[in-house]
Amino acid sequence: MAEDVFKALADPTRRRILDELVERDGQTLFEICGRLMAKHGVGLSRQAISQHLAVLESAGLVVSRRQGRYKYHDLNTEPLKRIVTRWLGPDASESTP
Amino acid sequence: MAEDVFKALADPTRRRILDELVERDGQTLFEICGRLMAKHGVGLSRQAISQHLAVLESAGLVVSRRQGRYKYHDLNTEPLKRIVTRWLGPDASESTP
DNA sequence: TTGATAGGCAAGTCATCACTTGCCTATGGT
DNA sequence: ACCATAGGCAAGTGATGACTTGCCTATCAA
Repeated sequence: MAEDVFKALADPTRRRILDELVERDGQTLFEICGRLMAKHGVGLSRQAISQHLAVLESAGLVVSRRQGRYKYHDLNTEPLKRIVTRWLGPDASESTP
Repeated sequence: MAEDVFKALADPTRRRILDELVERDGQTLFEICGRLMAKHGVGLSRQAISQHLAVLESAGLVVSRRQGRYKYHDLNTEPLKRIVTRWLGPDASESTP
């Protein structure tokens, strides 16, 4: 849903998480926590970040793959491309290959 | 602020208002109320819409010009273009003239 | 000048959301 | 088998946000 995408993007911490994943894909929850704390001064609990990741995932902005006891998180920009065309027109989401 | 833009876009009614303005620029508050009601079945009070317009305006997504007792609202897509480049890259907001 | 139209201000309600705390499960190393 | 690591579940709290109601101001037409 586009609804979920907009709600997911409404929170600053979630946008920070997307920033983190754009810079380095496939991070675990603990890695994301560490980097948010170190680079952005975000002092939230592990659960807070976990819940944010859940919101991002159910919006389709993040895809996760489980491997052993680790869960890796990857960014998915497809939903982003779709929502912008709503007011900017179809040219607004093309990426030059 | 990008912060305000994302928060402004988080509400479904506000997105509907943008839809309305993209279709017909320069509407008054009462016009917007009427069209939201007629076309989208939005049954909100005048104040509710007025407050939404205030949010959109302080996010820079809507610009208003007063003329006599009327206040006309125009869409401004510039803030939209800026926020998308954050995760999609600079090509994502170009419009073909 | 009176009345109708277009809009604004302010307080109050109710729901949603972000975040925490405490406990539980599962995988891997030694 | 044990313990540390990686993550999940659920209830509770506090704050933010959407919406309403009531009243007030300003512009225009008769």
